[in-house]
Amino acid sequence: MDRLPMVERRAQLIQAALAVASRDGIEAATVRAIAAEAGVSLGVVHYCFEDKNELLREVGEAIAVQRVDRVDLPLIPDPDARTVIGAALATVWEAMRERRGAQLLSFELTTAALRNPELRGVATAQLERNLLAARELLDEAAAAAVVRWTVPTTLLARLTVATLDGIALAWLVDNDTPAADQALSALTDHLTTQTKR
Amino acid sequence: MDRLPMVERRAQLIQAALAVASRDGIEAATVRAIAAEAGVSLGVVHYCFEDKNELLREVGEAIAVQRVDRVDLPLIPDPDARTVIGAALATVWEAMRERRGAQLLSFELTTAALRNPELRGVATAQLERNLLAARELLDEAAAAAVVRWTVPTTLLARLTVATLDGIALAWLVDNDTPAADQALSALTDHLTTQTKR
DNA sequence: GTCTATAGTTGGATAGAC
DNA sequence: GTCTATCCAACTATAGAC
Repeated sequence: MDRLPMVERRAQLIQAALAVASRDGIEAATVRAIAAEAGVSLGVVHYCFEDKNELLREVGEAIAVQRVDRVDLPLIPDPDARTVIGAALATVWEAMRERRGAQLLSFELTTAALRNPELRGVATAQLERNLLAARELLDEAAAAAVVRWTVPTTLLARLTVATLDGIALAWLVDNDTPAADQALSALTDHLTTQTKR
Repeated sequence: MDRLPMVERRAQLIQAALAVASRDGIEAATVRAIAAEAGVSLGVVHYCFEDKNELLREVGEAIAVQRVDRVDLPLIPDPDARTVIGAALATVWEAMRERRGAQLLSFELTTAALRNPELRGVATAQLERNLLAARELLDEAAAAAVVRWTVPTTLLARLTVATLDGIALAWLVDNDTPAADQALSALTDHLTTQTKR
């Protein structure tokens, strides 16, 4: 682990920061804790990053990349619209539910970014990325089900992202998975009504 | 301002905490900053509250109370379901949009509570309160429009709360009010389809 | 009841030895 | 490039004078 080129050292530290922040919260992700997690000394972090904000910006990047990597739409034999849309949403939701800590961290990063001008870009980049991913997913779903959307997908994408976020937040609070699934099902129903042949 | 009975002193400090946290974020709401905001010395805060967590718990209460007070459903002459539901949601949304800082603080409190066992109750209480308020609002709306819901209101309430939260979060990030209004309109549409005479 | 003073941590950041 | 040592600011919390 010694004498790494800075690029690799940075990557290592970003992963360490992501790990500790997901596990213990953004407040616990101090430079000290991150250095300890990575097994390097305190000074190394300051050597590799301008300051803590730069490191947090990279964490924002990392968490987004980690999520984007793949929304493989499951192949379905007899594709009616509701089934396809439901499967698409279920895939995304499962990915969100799978990593509780990372999901919570995502919310923490957003609120932190909304208060700290130096992190502002993290929040906007995250939202834009999510909106784009949702739009692509909706397009793919419509293509797979051989239907078209009756309203602009940018609008539907925002509704989808917002509802998924809200469902996730409530789920983080009360852990009521059945209720979350039902709410998701309601979103599926609504989206289905926004299609035509 | 001198020699207040403790009950009033506590109320004053809670309001000060709410003010500084709404304005500058939960991280900036240190005991020092709160004392300064209230114009009292540092020791007074520790004299009135067990510790910072107790004060934050009270802030959670205060922000909830501040929101619950009044969801006056506007009276509408010729009540069809969509109009009534839309008006109800618009009222709530307007209240959320009105106080940006408090809305953001609400998210910050939730994430903080999800990481800190001593604050856990703040998140659950907030969610329960919101779900209950949504349920009551939905019931009132149905009564006003002389319709009935075709699915349990507890489910619709969760969907409503989740979607509103998600819309608010996205709006805090990109400030796109028209997009938020459109998403809200989509929620109205969906809820309307869940009614019958 | 209130204030000053201070204890005791913990944070980000840097200097200088190696 | 890395580590130790250290600075300095800010935090929560308490003790003790008034």
